[in-house]
Amino acid sequence: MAERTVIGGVGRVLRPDPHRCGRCALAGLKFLRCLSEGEAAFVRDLKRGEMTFDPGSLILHEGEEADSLYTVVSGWAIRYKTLADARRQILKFVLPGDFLGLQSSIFAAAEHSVEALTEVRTCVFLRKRFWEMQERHPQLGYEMVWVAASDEQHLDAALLSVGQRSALERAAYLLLDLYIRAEERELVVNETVLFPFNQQHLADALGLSLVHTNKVIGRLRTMKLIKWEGRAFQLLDRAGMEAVAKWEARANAVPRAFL
Amino acid sequence: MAERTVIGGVGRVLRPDPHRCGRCALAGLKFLRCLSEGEAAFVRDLKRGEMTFDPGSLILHEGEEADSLYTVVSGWAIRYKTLADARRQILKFVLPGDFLGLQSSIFAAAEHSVEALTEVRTCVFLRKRFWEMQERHPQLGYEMVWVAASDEQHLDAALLSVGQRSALERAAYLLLDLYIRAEERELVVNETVLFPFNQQHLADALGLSLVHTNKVIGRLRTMKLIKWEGRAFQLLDRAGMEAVAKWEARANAVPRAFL
DNA sequence: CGCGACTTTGAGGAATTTCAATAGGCGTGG
DNA sequence: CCACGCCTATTGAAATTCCTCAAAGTCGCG
Repeated sequence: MAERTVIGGVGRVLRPDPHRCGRCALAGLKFLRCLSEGEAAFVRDLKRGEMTFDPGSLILHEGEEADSLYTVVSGWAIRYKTLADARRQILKFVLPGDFLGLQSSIFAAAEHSVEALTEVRTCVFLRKRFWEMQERHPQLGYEMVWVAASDEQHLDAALLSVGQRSALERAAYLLLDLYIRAEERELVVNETVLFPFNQQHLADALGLSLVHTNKVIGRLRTMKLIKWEGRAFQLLDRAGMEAVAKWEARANAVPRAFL
Repeated sequence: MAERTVIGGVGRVLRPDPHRCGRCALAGLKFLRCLSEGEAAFVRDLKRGEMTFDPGSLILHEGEEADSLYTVVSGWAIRYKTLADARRQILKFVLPGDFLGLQSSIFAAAEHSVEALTEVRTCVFLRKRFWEMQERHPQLGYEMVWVAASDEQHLDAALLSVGQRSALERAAYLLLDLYIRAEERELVVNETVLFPFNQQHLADALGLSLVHTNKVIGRLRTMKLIKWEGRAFQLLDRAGMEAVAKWEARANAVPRAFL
């Protein structure tokens, strides 16, 4: 019963045996609401199964048709786009609770790729049957708009960051964002998150070179704002980070149903 | 009957008197499908009215609650976010057929602003009644997911651009994108579009300084890729622009219903 | 004509990239 | 157990891109 979810090879338990919403590891996260009985039944029916991806494997592939949608249950991934000459822009670090493939449910082919950074466990839904949901459970259909709008907000913020913030501000902003999102997902233990990515990933998300990214992180360390050794990341001075990052409070959103 | 829509102060007629889908100036655009009779009736009911914004006025205001949603019928606008110290990132140039306020229909307050560049005519819908649509016309609800996903793709591309492309590539990419979107909306006449924005706007969208933006545009001119005098913009060498911009074909999407 | 808004140009400086080299950690094979 | 190779992090230095400052030029308009 007490289901164990192992993240990134490090044996940490994520919510064994949730109480109300079924056996899902996501149950209980504050920004997710539980499904009603009718919804849950429908979703169970809609659900095609579960799929686990190894680190490094592709969940979605740029330019390829996808007939599936995924809810990430555990693990980290990156969503990115590339240019022909291999420059890569990481659009988002994907965490548990994030939804993948909405775009490809509208456009035949995904325009971006998603790669697992750790082992990633997902729930899989069939794209074809997806719009049926709109009809039978409008509330769930509405949640899809929620997901899309919420993704868009995150992208807006990222674009603001890459377009307007200096390298230092930008790095601080991204690390803070990741920390907070990890916190919401209860991935912070002893004030520490295990980041399953390296500085090259960070560089690709920030639109900076690897070398400069490294130097900027060094500065955040020197400023005693963060600690980051191996994979273990700590936020030493949140207020300081917010100041450097030009952080702005984010709008509180209504919790969304999890699928 | 033959309704005349004036854009940006320049007396150009945009589809007077469309045939099937009512009197809307958007009717007939290739990427929009017409509404069914039932849908149209519902939308007429949902519709609160029309609203025209003067150049420079705000359609949505960052941090403010909005109880309305808008479909842009004619005119240009910019959607942007700002930092406390007034740095501004333009997230998107808004054109006819674009939908505004979806995010604020989910989150109480908009996290971005939208400012009219020209006179902007819109159809206005009440946010509160919006989710009713999900129930009564699931197909239309689905279109909202379409809109959101499509916006997101555009943002993905913009982030890739700002994060990875050089100043020259980035400028070429944005101008090409604007040209193509204008073309889809039948705003290109005699191979010419009237751009209602200045180089500062462009700079704020590219994440570049005004001066550097100017120099980069100068280079595109010297390369005989574009012509841009006053407000009139021409694409002289599309293939050349695509090459410089590292352009990649975009996925064809199913047309969406217009609201 | 003169003002205001926008564009263009030059020059110096700061931020960031590229190149190059070193260092540390970790796993594998000998 | 050690040596080696590979991957990642770190550092220094030169090269380039982009930014800021400053000034001049253009254009429309009252």
